[in-house]
Amino acid sequence: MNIPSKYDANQVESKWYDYWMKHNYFHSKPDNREPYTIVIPPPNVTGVLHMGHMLNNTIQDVLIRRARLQGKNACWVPGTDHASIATEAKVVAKLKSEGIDKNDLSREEFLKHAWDWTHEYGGVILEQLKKLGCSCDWERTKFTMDPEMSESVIKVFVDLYNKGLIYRGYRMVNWDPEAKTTLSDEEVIYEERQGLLYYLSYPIEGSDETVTIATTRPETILGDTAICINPNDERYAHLRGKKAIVPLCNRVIPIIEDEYVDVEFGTGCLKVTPAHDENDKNLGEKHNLEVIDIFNADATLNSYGLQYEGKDRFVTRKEIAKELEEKGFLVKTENHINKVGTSERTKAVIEPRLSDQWFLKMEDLVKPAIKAVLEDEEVKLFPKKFENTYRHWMENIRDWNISRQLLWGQQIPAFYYGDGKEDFVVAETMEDALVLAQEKTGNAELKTSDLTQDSDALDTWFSSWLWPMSVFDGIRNPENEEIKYYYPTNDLVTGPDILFFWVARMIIAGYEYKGERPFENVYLTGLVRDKQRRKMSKSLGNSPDALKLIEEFGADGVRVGLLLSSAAGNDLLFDEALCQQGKGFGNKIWNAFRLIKGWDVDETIEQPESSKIALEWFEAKFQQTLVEIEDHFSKYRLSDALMATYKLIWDDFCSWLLEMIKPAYGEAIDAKTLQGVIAIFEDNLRVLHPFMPFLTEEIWQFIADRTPEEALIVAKWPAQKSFDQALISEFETAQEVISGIRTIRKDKNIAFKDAVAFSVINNEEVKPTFDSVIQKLGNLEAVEYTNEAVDGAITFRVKSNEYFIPMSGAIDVEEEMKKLMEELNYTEGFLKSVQKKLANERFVNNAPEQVVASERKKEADALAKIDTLKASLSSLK
RNA sequence: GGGCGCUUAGCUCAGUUGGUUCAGAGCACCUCGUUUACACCGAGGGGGUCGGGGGUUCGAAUCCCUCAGCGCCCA
Repeated sequence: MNIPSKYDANQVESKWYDYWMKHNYFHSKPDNREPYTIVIPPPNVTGVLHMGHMLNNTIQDVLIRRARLQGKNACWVPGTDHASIATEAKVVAKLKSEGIDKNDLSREEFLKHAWDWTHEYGGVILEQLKKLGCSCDWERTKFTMDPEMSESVIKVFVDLYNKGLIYRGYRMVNWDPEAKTTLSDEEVIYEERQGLLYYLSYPIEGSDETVTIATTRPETILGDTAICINPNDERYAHLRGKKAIVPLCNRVIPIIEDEYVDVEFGTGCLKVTPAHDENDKNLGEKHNLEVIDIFNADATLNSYGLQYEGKDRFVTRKEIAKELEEKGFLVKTENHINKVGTSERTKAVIEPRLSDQWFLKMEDLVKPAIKAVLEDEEVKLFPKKFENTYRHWMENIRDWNISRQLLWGQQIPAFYYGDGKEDFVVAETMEDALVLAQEKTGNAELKTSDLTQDSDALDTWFSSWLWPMSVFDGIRNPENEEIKYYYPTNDLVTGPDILFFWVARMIIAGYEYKGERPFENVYLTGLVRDKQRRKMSKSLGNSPDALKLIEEFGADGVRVGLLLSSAAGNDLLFDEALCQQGKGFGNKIWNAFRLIKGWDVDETIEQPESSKIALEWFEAKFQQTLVEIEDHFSKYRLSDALMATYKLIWDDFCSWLLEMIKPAYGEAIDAKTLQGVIAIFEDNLRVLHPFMPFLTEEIWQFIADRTPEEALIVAKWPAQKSFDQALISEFETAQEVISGIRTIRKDKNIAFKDAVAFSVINNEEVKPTFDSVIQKLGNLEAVEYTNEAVDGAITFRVKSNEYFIPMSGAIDVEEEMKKLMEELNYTEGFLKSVQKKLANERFVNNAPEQVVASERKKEADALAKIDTLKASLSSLK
């Protein structure tokens, strides 16, 4: 078999992905094995793969591949969500570029365009995930607008309505004037903006007096219906019971009193605009004020806007300020920083607006979800610190505005039969609605043509909160085999930015509809940032092209690069150098493989002692590391699990084991050692496979001819066995000895090919287990044991053992003595500190026995070492 | 304004209930090396009074208080 000297990631990766697909390893169906299930956080259909997706999905693939190796029935369900606002915005923009206005289209026509767009671009991101190596069960790919998914959503809406949990309310909502829809509170991002505080004076009716208020939004004076003062504020006591006149529109409004007014802010006197501010609305209701809405849906002014009718709110702000100034109503302006709500999707400044919307009552629904996470730990968050954030949100939850004034999404199944606010029924179909409407009205003559369906669509999250159930058809068919087998799912991997949007709501829905948690563990990844700590985003242009990265470093390299520095829950400062490190690691393994494959076997050679003990040592080391890896995985510390694997392979396997068993140049290896090292290599590949699936499969298949059933992707995770701890610590001593030899060789410029004599005074009574290894790696003539210092030798010490390498030339006695004195000083200082501790009665009496014993051991070791050093010194004199 | 969290080597971070192996890892850095798997390499090395101050304790990176700086969520 010919092994290429260079590893070509791109060619290898597409080859094995095709092979895996061809043999359907990713597909899962219920059987007798233990299920292991992950549902993907569905990316937007509008999305393209970015660094966050790469990190997120790499983690999921690591988990799912590991579960598959562990013999579980691994099922990773992929899919996308319809992202109503984002997609609708894209489609509207595309239509506009083609000269089509959305408003000229019927609902059906628009939806056709949206579906066309989805079919064309919606699958892009899933195809990109394949390049990353994601082993999703593609046969199960779901989309939140698939007919059966939509049906589940509608079914849930009707059910919640019938339970009295969904209601229609006239409320102040977050209005996105660009998308012309409401947003939930979670979709509003508050930003600090530099603005102005305008001081305006309002004439008092029937007098020459004026009253000055401060506002950030002068254009809204046209919607003012009161002035409010604090009843405790003596400055304004004389205004009680009077009326003020709104500038420009000359409306006469009452002056009301309420303690809500902050006497410290502005002038301590507030204008009240109930239609355009949440707090003003509350004041208005309390004081029975008129509500005047001055805006159109796109935030231009309506007929209340006088000559500003049809103009945008921000244009009007400037112009009205000028008019107020000209007419003497503007007293002054001050710079003022205020928090402005903006739309997560369109970035438009949110306009508080009163309108009819659909709400979901959250108060009772959240109770099981709070209990599950914070009391019973049925659902565990990793890292745990997010429980605080979760608690805070859940305990202060507000009703969820689930309606959106959009076409793209599930249309709200409410059917109106009259003009009254309550003249509607809620049903899954028009037919059912008709029956209900006939019952409700008592009018048997009512026809479907008399019914009009609510024009709003549902919030996208109202689809995706059902995701872990609906992908298995668990809403429509709660008793079907798949939902019973796969639900609850095991792990969920997502970003903390959607903890409320999605994770919390899935937990809520899970308990409401299955009476069970939707998943056991939630692993919250960090955000991917650039080196300057900026969040990676399209608008900043600081996000590298994901596919180009894969092309350059290979998917394996990128996966390793992403995981190496992404401690659970910590933000990841992305640097391409990390991918380079990942690629370098792959190269290292590839070359280790080439080395082994390049050896000729000679069946007649006996296995050298050094090789035998080396293999035994590595097996112990492997087992020790396996325990460590398992522990990291159990805590979702994937970067630590990877690092442990990395060091096992690079340091222990490549740097130590291979050097120990490597035959001399041009010589063959014995069969037993080769067989042993290949078995070890295979175990390494098994534990590395979840992280670097392509490279490991490639080497695995090169090692031997494998049937499809024997592919690495479906191999067995190594079993844990007991191991010899003593062997590991004995080798650690051997490593120190070898390191000592290397240092001296380097210091004295002794070429490695020249064998040297070597002897030891074995005060520590170290076992000779690794002598053959020390001899080989140090290129020693032999390891000699002696009781007396060797004359004319360079020395070094490990604990109280003293090692000698005789030098033919002159030894620099002074230099040797200086080195010894330094070691002696250090050791004596150390001894002093230990003895001081042991002389402290309170320490000896209070500290645990174990700790005191260890201090005594340190003392004994130090004393022994000091003896050795002193003996060496006197022998030099 | 309310809540949560962070501050450990040049960088990114580990450090579980205070005490064996507690001051660590990876990268970066410095020195040396064309040893025949790999320079995407090897061998060796330097580097931190654990943000400042105070306290509890025989003992503090770890617990408490306080100050400073930073971040996130919510209003």
